[in-house]
Amino acid sequence: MLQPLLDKLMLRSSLEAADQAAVIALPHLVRLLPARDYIVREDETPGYCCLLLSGYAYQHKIAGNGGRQIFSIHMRGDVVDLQNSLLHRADHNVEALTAVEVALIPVQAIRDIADAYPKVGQALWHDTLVDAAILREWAINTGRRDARTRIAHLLCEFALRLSFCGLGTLSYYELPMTQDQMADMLSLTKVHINRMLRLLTNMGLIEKNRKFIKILDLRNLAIIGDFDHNYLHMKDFEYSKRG
Amino acid sequence: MLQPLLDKLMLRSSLEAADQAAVIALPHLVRLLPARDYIVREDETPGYCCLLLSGYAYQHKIAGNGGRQIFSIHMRGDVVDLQNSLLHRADHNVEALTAVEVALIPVQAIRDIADAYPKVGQALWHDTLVDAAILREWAINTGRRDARTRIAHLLCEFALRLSFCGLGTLSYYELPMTQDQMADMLSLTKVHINRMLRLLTNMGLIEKNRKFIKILDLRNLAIIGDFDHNYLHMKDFEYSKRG
DNA sequence: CGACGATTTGAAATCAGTCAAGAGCAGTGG
DNA sequence: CCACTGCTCTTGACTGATTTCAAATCGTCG
Repeated sequence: MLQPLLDKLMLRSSLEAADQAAVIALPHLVRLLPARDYIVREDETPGYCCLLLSGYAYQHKIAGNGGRQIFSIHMRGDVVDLQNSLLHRADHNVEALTAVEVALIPVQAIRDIADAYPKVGQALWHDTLVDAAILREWAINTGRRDARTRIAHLLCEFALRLSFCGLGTLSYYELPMTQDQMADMLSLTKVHINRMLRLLTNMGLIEKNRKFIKILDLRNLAIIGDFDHNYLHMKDFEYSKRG
Repeated sequence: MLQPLLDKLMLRSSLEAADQAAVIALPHLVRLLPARDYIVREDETPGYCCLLLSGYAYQHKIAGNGGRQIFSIHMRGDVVDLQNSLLHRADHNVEALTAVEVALIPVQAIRDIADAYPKVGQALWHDTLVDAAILREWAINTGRRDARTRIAHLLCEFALRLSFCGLGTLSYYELPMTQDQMADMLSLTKVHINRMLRLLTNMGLIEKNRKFIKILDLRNLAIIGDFDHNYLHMKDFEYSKRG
């Protein structure tokens, strides 16, 4: 059941047989949740970390003025809220973007495996560092890039991340969020998202329907989007190998 | 020499005597750097992590259009670039904000201590989780709050963080950055920072000169700034106890 | 078919950016 | 001790990218 987690960790860290066995043996409960269900709410003290087995989830927070900011999108193999293992109180919400299948792993089990198998602890730590690197890139994206650039950048990021974990290709993948949700990732309004997607379409860079996106010209989309995949820290990834 | 690091870790994690001794015994080189010196550059493969013994440093990245985004400010006891220990290539710059005294700790030594003393590894991991929590708050700050709110929020954050580690009080502290640097933290322009600081001053909330700031009314500044200190995860911190 | 949510489009408003110039301040060297 | 230099701060007038508001259309699902 926990194979997706092990696959994810092995993409970036090398673990020995005993480490791998310990990961697979982690105690957990499997749950199915519909889209829009909250997995963790701000100010809760969650007793588990949430591993995504299928579907998509995202982290977000609501500002005092009602504005919502989405911080991250997670996919198969991601532990959406690894921070619960060491921090007691949730400082943001985690919500199911699509219907999801999750494995709930008790936080104490995470701490125990990190004690007993330091390499596993480091692999998990490594994962949180990559999440932080992506978050930094999102910060510069919303902070210092204009709307068109931001969207192009996000579409490039998804192309690489999804193809990296086998959920699509560099030129075609599922984009399971609404324009309203994209707006809250990029700190824009849904109206402006709509206009900019149209613009990219008219430029011949993408084609999009309600659920899927076709990248017609990734190279130029990356240029438009000021995109350099270094921050994703994808070991051995090569652009050209995947279609 | 490494006492500031141990102090920092002990603020949030509990370590036994052996763990503490191992931290203090970490190999390191001490260096003095003037303000504006780069500590790490994007795309380098740094061989060390940088512990701040005194002074301030910040992480930043330059977008393709020339815009700069600052992601974080670090102070005494912070390991500015703990991610170097596990990720090979730097995805951002680290620069001295003021003159700094740093201890350079080889990345291999960080990995070794995390192997041999899992609790120390977890304490370091914990630290990166708090850094990520702060970064999320900065993301919502720049993404979904207006200029006045953003600045007020930042000033509240500094008041708490600096007083927490003994570098000032809740009502008076050193603010060692220029308005230009503040602009790059908050994704605004220096002109607008200037106007909004004046506004907060005129509202009777703060008083500021070139290097220091006096918070006249933290409670209202926090309201104006949509500020809730939960995300700082400061164990046992109480507002009222510190002046 | 009806209903609801998501997308699309247009027009007007606004917050923050841009450009430009002057004032203040600190360090340097004569 | 003062003049010079460079950087930061300050202010005003104008501009513009994005938001806001509003309404129509599209799609999907019961």
